[in-house]
This record gives sequence, structure tokens and C-alpha cells, in this order.
Amino acid sequence: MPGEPAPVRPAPDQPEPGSQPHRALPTTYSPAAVESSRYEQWVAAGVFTADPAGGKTPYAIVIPPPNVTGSLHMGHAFQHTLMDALVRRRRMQGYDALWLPGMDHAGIATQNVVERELAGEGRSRHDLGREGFVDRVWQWRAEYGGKILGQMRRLGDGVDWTRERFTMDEGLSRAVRTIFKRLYDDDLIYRAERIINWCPRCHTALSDIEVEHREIDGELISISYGPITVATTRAETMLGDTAVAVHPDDERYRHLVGQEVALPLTNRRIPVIADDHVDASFGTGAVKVTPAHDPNDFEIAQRHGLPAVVMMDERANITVPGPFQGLDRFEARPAVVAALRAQGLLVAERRPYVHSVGHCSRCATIVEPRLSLQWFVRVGPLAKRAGDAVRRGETTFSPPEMAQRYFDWVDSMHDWCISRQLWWGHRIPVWYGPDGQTVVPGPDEAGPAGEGWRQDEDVLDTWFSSALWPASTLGWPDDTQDLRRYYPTDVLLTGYDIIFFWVVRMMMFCTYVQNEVPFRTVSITGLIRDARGRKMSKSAGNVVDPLDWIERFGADALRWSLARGANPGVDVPVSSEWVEGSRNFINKIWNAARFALLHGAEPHAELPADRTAADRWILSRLAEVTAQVDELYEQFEWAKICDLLHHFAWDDLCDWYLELSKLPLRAGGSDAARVQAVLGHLFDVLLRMLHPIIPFVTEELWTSLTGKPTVTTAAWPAPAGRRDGAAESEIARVQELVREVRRFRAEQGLRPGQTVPAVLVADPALTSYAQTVGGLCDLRVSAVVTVPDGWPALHAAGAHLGLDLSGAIDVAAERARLSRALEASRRELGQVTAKLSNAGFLDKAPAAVVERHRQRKADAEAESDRVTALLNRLPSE
RNA sequence: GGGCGCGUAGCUCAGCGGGAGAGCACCCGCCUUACAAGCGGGGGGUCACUGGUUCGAUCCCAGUCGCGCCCA
Repeated sequence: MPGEPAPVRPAPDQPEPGSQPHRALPTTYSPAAVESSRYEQWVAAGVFTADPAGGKTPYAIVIPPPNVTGSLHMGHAFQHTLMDALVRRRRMQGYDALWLPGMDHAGIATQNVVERELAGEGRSRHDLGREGFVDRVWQWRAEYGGKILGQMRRLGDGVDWTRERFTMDEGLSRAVRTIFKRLYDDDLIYRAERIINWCPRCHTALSDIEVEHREIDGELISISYGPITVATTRAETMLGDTAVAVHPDDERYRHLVGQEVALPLTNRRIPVIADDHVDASFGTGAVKVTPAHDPNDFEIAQRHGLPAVVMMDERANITVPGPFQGLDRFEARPAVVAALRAQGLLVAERRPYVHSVGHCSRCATIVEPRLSLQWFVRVGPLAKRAGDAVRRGETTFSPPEMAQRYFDWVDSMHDWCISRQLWWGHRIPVWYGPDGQTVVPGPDEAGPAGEGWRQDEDVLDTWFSSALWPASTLGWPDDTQDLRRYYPTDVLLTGYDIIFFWVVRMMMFCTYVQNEVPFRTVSITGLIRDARGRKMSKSAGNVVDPLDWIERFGADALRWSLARGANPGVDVPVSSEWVEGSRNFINKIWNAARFALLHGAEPHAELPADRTAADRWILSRLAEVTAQVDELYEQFEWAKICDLLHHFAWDDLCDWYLELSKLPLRAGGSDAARVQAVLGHLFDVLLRMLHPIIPFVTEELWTSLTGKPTVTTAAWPAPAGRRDGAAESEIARVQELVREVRRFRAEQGLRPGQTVPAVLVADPALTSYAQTVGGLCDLRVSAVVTVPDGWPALHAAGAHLGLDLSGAIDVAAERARLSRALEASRRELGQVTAKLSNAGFLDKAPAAVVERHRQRKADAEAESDRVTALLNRLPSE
């Protein structure tokens, strides 16, 4: 029987002989003290710089380029964490890992920012002229743009800064001119008058994806056009009507088809036409046709050869001469209604009507469908090919069901309006000649000069250049070493809201120019939500700046929280409580490693040969975790990776192995040396496995542990060793016994820390843990043959453990607890017995399942017997 | 209107044919020399509802109700 354990832990400044001197680590991890300096060390050492010449297998990810005007939001922090983890792990696995950063030029957003700045000076872009304005935007970019790049460093993004790209760079601009020329020559780009989405505030055309549809409470108004009545939510557009349409089978109006009616408020007469696309059941069954301001009406007009009257200017002010001229569209609406009412032409007014209305995704202004001359990409052949690439498995989606969203979009895509009435962006490389010629020069050729020649005034949609990103950032259209080496990239990681925005476009453009897909795998994540699962938005006021949480809890804590919440394709709720929990976990790792270091843990080339069951058990667990983490990485199962590592580190390692190691460490000598080596190995491997997700704290601890310069390029732990079933079940018995004793102590209200004499009656395998169990449960345990009479005893793991409480046991509490346990085991016994007496079950269920139930029955019987015996042992009250 | 997804512990989510799980929150006891950002113990769920398939359903099928997203 041991006496009171003597404190033999070496003080930090007096390391035991044989252990290496370590920096004294504080009891609490402080991220701020290490993060920025570690990051700059990594960059300076070129850790993140790809090495095409090193003879390693390439692995590449391009960053979805954030907007040059933007700052880091939680969605970036989330996806960057995951991409960084992918790349860091591959680097550790010995790949030539490239994570290529950059930004897009965000045509509308950037132009808006600089125009606002100019407005503050009382000027407009027109005062500066095109060239002056573009210079001014470049100045702005140099001074304020790219704030996000600094924030990415705070997060720890291991990107290759030597390869940073910007969509307006000369190389990427040349890529834009190159693909434009090719598409134009292949008849995949054309110019036409079409109905496009027009933002009356940004004064530019928008593509379909730059328009957000929202439900609006509108009013349906019926207007008499003489013999026929039409219903509309947009009374003001009647000024641009060129027909009234009805369904050809509609008996009510058949006699009017082919006739003309007078268009109120104007002196025009318009025809009544019949068209299959009219819904006879909607409203009166007759619709006004405004070809220049409604996409459906435009199609009707095309079919019937109707003229189109553009009745608003680019500010959406009415241009039709008369009393409404100059009014904004929303002022014109009540004015027109009032005029109609005055003439008695309102058949019904102000019936509430909810309908979906397009808004500019940049400024939320209601978009005006408008007929205008624009450039378009003919997406048919490109989209077909992009779809087929996924159908053929050249690119796979993870999770696979996300491919459906991709197909939904790519298989039903409209032609893409690519011209924007802006100055900031890639100017459309088309020249118009004095005699109506259209010339598209090659990417390195000057446009035609001379009398009457002029270049198109518009610029290209920002997405036009973003669509080339995986190729152009690597050097396309030049046949560069990087392009040959890193294209196709390995993974494209983004949220499901971006599939149709960007993924489809990259697939179309890059596959077109390279004849090979831009990425092998598309990993789709969910979206970041607030703690209650709501979307983060300025209007809801629930936006959290990731930098705030980095400052409060550290970058690692934020990263861990985000990764830990990431189930494939599922939204991720975040809250400061979560990040706080992650901070606690990181601090736990910190202290556990501190414990190991203070006790002389040191990794060796070989594990000690004289391993105990505890050693073999934790190594068995480690082997299992190592293998599982690898599998889960292949499936982008972030939450499961974190869960696994969390439980291994906290439960298995900290709660059990570290506690079990205290005795041998105190004993010193070969016992201590053995544990020091095992601990060294465990932390060496664990820290390497954690590093891709929480890079800073692991760097700090791993370098202390190993004395090596950096974990960033240390080898990723390969699955090694195998499960040790014998050790696992031996330790499981110790755990069972310990838990039972602790439960008993808690139920009995024994003061924690109060050492109680106890005896253990068990087989030799378990009695060898007598001292260990005593240490874990505050007992002074001796192995004996029988429990003395009158001592309350536990029965667990096939052992009896008696405690000397000198009669001070709360019989009622113990009886209540045991009764509950008995009830539970009887319930289990009843359920399993019922199954086993079911002929159908025995007949049809797989043998292994039946066998498992037999075992369960035996276990339940044993448990029931055990508890009954304990109940019988209790003294009567 | 069309399509997709989701309803599991107080909250946020795993599990998806054979014993209901995690984190946080909650209750009780502890400042035990790695860690109070901690330690030990504990309570808590007719797995939305109704039918069906099956020896067996939280899991598969159908319907109902509720919620969300995308497209028109």
C-alpha cells in the first residue's frame, strides 16, 4: 500500500536528467502573442510557395477571387479555413502544394465606390473623362483595395503570395481579349437588341444572375382599352404598348382578334392579336403587350412582328412626349392611373397582388427590363460541353447530390449578356468602322485606327474574366510551366450559392480554351448562418466580423469552430459560444502538451518495446483515428474529422492516458522513460494531424516538443500500427471500474479528494491496476480475496470493490440508484428476449445480428444479476 | 406555378433498416501541483403527424402538417 504520493514532478526550470530543456509555457495559450509572427515566418521561409522544380506531385487549388472592394466576411473565413486545411495537409503529405490567391475587379461595385468618392468632391466620372476615371480607380485600388488580403493573413491562409493575381492585370486582361476573339470567331459571341435587365441606378445592363427576385406586394389594376379590358401591375408601361394579346381559343375575344383598339392617353391605335402563350385564366384573359419593357411581351412581339417602343431613358424616366414625360417610372404610375380614372377607364383598381420583382444584386434597385443593343455569349454549345464533362465524370461534385443543382442551371441556361455600361473593367475589344464594319483584333493587335473607327464603349461583365480564373491565373493563354503543371486544379471549394454564378462559367470557359476541365473535384459547402440558423445580413443586423472573433479567441479557435460545424453541403450556424468552446479546446491541447513537456515527453525514432496495456491502448486508438481522419478528408467530412480529433484528444488522451501516465511518471526510471517516449509520440502525431486546421497553436507546441523548425512541412501522419483488441478491452475494464467507483462516490456524497480505504477482489489482470484505480478515484486500494463483512461493495468489470465507509453510506440513495439500474437492465432484457423468441426474427435476420442479440441478452442477465446482488447486500434501513 | 431540401435532447446538428448520439445549455459536488478556458457525477428525447412495406422502421414508401432554399 502506497503512502501519500510524493510530489516528484520536476519543476520547469529543473528538468529531469535526460529531458531536454523547454521554453517555459504559460498556463493559458495566448494566440495574439504568436499568430502574426508565425505567419510572417512562414511567408519569409517560403513555406507557401509552390515549387514546380522540386520533383513532387502537384496539388493545386485556386481561391475563389474575393472582390477588390470587399473585406473578409464569415463565409470567406469558413471556406478559406477548409481550403487552407486541404492544402496544408497535402503539403505535409509531400505534394507540391499550390494555393493561388487573388481578387476580381468587381466592375460595378468598384466603380460605385470611386464614383461615390468623386461625388464627395462634387465631381462625376464624366468630369475626369474615361482615362482619368480609370486612373483614379487604379489609385483607389492601390490605396484602399485588397483590404481582404491582409485579413487573410490574420486567418492564417497559406496562399502562395508570389503568384497573387488580379483580374485586371495585363496577363489576365490578355486572356480576356484572347477568349473574346476566339468566341467571336467561333460565332459564340454576338451583338443584338434584346430585352436585358437594366439597373436604373447603376446605369448598366446586368446578367440574369445579377438580378435577385423578391416577392413584392403590388396592385393589379384593370384598364379599359375600349372593347377589351386588360389587367396590369405596371400601368405606366401602357405608354409603350403596341398590342393587346388574347388566347386564340378564348371565345370571349375571338371576334376582336385582328381589329384595332385605341390606346388610352395616346392617339395611337394598337392591334388585338392571338397568341398561345396568353393565360386565358389570368385576370380578364387579355394582356397588354409592351415589347420594350417585358421579356414575355418581347417574345410575343417577335412572333407577331410588332414594333417595340422604348418609353424610358436609362434613369427609368418616361420619354414619351406628353404630360408624363420626365417622370420617374414610380411617379408615372399613379399619374397614369389618375389620368385613366379621370377618363373613366379604370375598370377595377388596387387589388392586392403579390408578384416577383427583380432587384439589382448590387444596389437593390428594382431592375427595369429594357430593350437595348448588347453583347451576348451564345451559351448553348459551351453549356452542353460543361454539363457533359460532369456527366462523364471528368469533374465530380462532393457531396454528389450537388451535381443536380449544377445540371439544373447548366442545362437550361439563357444566353449571357456580357456588356456593361461602365468604364472600370475590360473594354470590349471590338472596333466599329465608318461603313458599319465590325472588327475584333487579336489579343496582341491594336484596333484599327483612322477616320471613323471607334472602339466599343462598354466593358465586359466581371464574371467574364472570373470564368477564366483557373486557367488565366496559371498563365493562359501562354503555355506556361505553371499551366502545364497545375491545370487542371484538384479542388474547387465554394458554397452552393455559387454553383451557377461561377462554377458553371468556369467550366464553360476553361473547358472551351483548354479542352480539359478546370478542376477534378468541386467541393460544395453550406452557407454560414447565425446562432439561430438565420442568414447573416446587414438588414437583420446579425453580421459578425470574423476579425472580431480572431481578436477575442484567436484565429485557431475561429478556424476550429468553422471546420467543426462543416457537414458537407449543409449550412453552418456560428455563435460566439461555439468559438469560445473551440478556444477552450485549443487551450486544453495547450495544457495537455504543456503537461507532456514538463514531464519530459520526447518523440523518439522508435517506440519503447516494453509497452503497457495503457500504452498499447492509446496507440491503438491513435492508429484508428489516423486512418479514419484520412478517409474523412477524402470526403470533405470536416465536422467528423474535428469530432474524431476532439474526442481522441480530450477524452482518450487527456482524461485517460494522461491520468494513467501520472503514476509511472512519478515512479521515474524506466517507467517514466517509457511514458515520456509514448507521450512524445502521441503529441508529435496529434499535433501534426491538427495542424492543417489549427496551424498556429500546433506550430508553437510541435516546435517546442521536437526542437525542429516548423510543423508546416513535417510529414503528415501515415496510418501506422493496428488496433490492439486485447489492450482496448483491458483498459475498457479499468475505465468501467473507475467510472463505477466515481459514480458511487458522487451518489454517496463523498468529498472529492477524500482518500478512502478500499479493497479489490478481481482477477490478476485487474488487480494489477489497484494502485491506478486508487489514484483515479481517491482510494487507497489493496488487492484481497474477499470483501470484509459490512463494507459496501461495487461490482463492475467482473470485479468486486469494497469501500471502508465505516457504515457511513447513504442506503436510500444507493438503493434508489440501483433500482433504476435494475429497471433499465430488465427493460433491456425484456426487449431482447422478445426479439429472440420471435420465430420470424430468428429465421430471417442475419446470423450476426441474432448472435449480437444473444450476447446482449447474456449481458443484460449478468447486469441484472449484478445489480440484484448489490441490492441484496444493502443493509435494511 | 416548377424543382430541391429539412423537421431527432432546451439550442445547433450527427446518425438513416437491428442497442437513441455529440457540442453547448442545465442540475449536483470540487480552486485535486497540465488545464476553473478546468475536474468528477447527473437529468433530459412516443426521432413532426398518419398510414404502409418488413421478423424488425428515427432510418424505406405514400400522404398530411410545418419550415427553408433555388428557379419561373
